This record gives sequence, C-alpha cells and structure tokens, in this order.
Amino acid sequence: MVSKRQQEERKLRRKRILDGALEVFHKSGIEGSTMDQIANQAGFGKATLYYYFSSKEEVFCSIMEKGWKPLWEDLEDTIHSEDSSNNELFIDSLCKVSNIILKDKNLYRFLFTAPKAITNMPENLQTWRVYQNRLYGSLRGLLEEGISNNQFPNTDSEILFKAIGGLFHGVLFLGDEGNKQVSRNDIKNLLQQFLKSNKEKV
Amino acid sequence: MVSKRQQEERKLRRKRILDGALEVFHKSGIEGSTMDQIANQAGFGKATLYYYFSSKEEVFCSIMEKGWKPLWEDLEDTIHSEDSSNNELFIDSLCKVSNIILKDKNLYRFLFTAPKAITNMPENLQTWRVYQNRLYGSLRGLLEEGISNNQFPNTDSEILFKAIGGLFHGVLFLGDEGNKQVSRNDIKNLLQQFLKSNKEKV
DNA sequence: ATATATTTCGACTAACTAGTCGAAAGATAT
DNA sequence: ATATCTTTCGACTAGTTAGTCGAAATATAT
Repeated sequence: MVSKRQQEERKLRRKRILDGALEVFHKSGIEGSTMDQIANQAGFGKATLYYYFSSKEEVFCSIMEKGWKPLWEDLEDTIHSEDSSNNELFIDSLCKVSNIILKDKNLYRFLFTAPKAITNMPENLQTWRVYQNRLYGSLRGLLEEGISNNQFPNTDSEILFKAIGGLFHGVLFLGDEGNKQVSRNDIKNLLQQFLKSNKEKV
Repeated sequence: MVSKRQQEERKLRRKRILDGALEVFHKSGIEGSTMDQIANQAGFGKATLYYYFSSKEEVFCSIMEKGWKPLWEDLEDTIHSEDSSNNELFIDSLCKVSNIILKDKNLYRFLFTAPKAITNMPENLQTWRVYQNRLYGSLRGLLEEGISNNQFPNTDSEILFKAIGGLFHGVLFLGDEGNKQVSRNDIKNLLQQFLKSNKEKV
C-alpha cells in the first residue's frame, strides 16, 4: 500500500531525475551521457535510477513526453476554436506556443533539436510523437487552408512551414537574458512581413 | 619516395573515407557511429582507416575543416571588397554563402547542426573554428556597422543575427527537391522585409 | 628477380557502460 | 517490538568499441 504522500514523493524523485538527465544530456550530448552521470547529478546511485526508470531510452522518452504532451494540450483549445478565421488562428497558435516555450527554454530547446540525434529508438516508446504530429499537423493544416483561401500567399506549404519554423527557432532561442513575452502583434508583424517577402522571392 | 600519383590516390582515399563518415554520421549520429561502420562504408577495414586517420576525432575534425575553410576562403574577397556600402556587402555575402551551401547541402547541414552534439573535443583539434569565427565575425561586423549607420534598424544585433541565421537555416535546408540558385534579389527582399517586421516588433 | 616501401587487414586488448542482483537501510503498520 | 513493504546502492556481468600490432599483400624501383 502506498499513501498519497508516498506517491507524490515518488513523482518528485522521478522529476528530480529527469531534470538531472536534461542537464547532463545538454552538457554531454545524449549518447555521450552515462547513467552514472545522470544518477549522480540527481543525487542517487545508479541502481536507484533503475528503480525509477527501466532504461536510458525511457529516461529520454519521459523528457520528450513531459514536453510535447502539455504543449499540445495547452494548444488544443485554441486550435479547435471556431470563432476566428484560419490565419488568425494560425497566429494565435504560434503566439501561444512561443510563450509556452519561453517559460522553459532549456526543455524546449532540447525538444526541438535532440530527436534528430537519437537513433535505434523503438517506435513503441516514442509516445510523444502523437502530440508532436498533432501539433505540427494542425499548424500545417491551418497554413494550407490559409493558402488555398488566399489568406496566405500561394507558396509550397512545406517550404513555408519549415522556413517559419527556422525563423521562430532563431527568434526564440537566444542568450538567456531576454525572457520577455511575445505579443500577438509581434507574431503577426513578423509573419506578415515574412510571408510578403517570401511571395516575392518565389 | 612517393610519386605525384600516389599522393593523389592517397588524398582520394582520405576523401572516400570522409564521404563515408559523413554518411554514417548522418545515419547514426556522431557518437552512435563506430569506426567499423565508417571503414565499412568506405570499403576498407578498420585498421586501414587508422592508417589514414589517427582517431575518430580527427575524422570528425577533417570533415569540419573541409567545409568551413573553403566557405570562408570563397567569401573572403567579397567581404573585404571596398566598393559597396555595408548593407550591400552583407547581402552579397549572404547570397554567396547560400549558393555555396546549396551545392553540398548534406555537408553543410552537418556543419551547421553537428558541432553542438560534440563534447570533450580537444581545442587544438578544432582548427575549423578559426574559419567559422572569421565568417560569423565578419557578417556580424557588417550587420553592426549597418545598424550604427542606420542602414539597418536599431535592434539588438545578437538577436537579429541569430534570427537571420534561423531564417536562412529554414529556407535553405528543405526537402531535397529544389536545388535552385538563390539570386541577390531573393536575399535582398527576404532580408529587407524581415528587418522591417523586426523593427516593428521590438 | 629481388629488395624496399606502401597499403591492407584479422585478431587482439583495454576501457567503458548499460543493466542486474542481492543485500541492507529506512519507513509503515499493527 | 516486529513483520512487512519501499527505497537505496555497492559490486558484478556481459557486451561494445576505440585503438594497436604484426604480418600479409601489393606496388615500386633497380
């Protein structure tokens, strides 16, 4: 039998481990990090770490899940609301995502750059992909609808989507000084001007 | 004594190994790649690989050097020419870099994303950093001069530089379909519009 | 043809690390 | 106080891989 408090403490220890792992992953790279390092960083012995997580993959996947799931869930309502036009929704969504990201830059920088580095990860452990795909899919969908409604310029949506991704990556992940919020208008201007220039380009 | 031809064949073998390594690095990640894989991919035994390169680090560093050095050297003349204003130079430079990158996307995608993944690399092996720093430094310098001459909007140059980097990363590294050249005007439009929007943003 | 230099590689070692095991320490309940 | 359940970890194993060594194959020169 486990009391409420015990459950909570267990959760806290898991979180402590994941925080440690994120730090170690960041410092030594994913493949370069050892379970000993991670355990140590979290203040446990390695065997204890295996009491809470059954493998290095599970540690990695838990971090991904912990990022992608709430990111999608926070966005779901905004993205499914019917009371704005598509390009308004697109901007609302980007704005919301930006502000969530700014609240935990380290985690999200890892989320957006790490997965490329991972290989031989069993599909059935990659549970976060569901949320990732929903998020990207929805944004991509809004963009494409916008294009076919002539609310956005008629460019290859894949190129546009990736370019916008690159742009936001550049704008959001900067030196740790500025954690200022992003306003809806910031996004709107940035995007409108970018779309205009891209239209002329192709 | 080694004949001219022998020298050239040796160089060719080294190149064959580096090409193989790039492919393996791309497929399995840097840390996840083994020297056996790399040797195999290049069609040699592992011991032969060590006849041409003394360590995995050296293989990695040679790839970096092979990318950054010519990138800088091709750009040096453009960047130091005196016959244009700064923001024209900045655009010329970005244009030239873009077109070089488009000629060997795989190599440069690796160059721009891999180094973050590497750790514990002895400083004295990182010879490419010289060229990388010169390149970034020069571009950054042009941008800052441009800002102080009011040729560019008065924004934090670090933010601007990173955002522009992110933007170009997004625009250049796309699905392998389009290898079209980038014209000077493409860059100019893209940049001017982006700068305008950024000015309004902050 | 033979001596010499270059290139190749199979087989080995030394170091490292993911994951295990069993026992001990600590908490909880009766 | 004692039995039971949860948490911790030192020490071990098995598997992997960077890097070495010495010998064999191949090319070159005379």
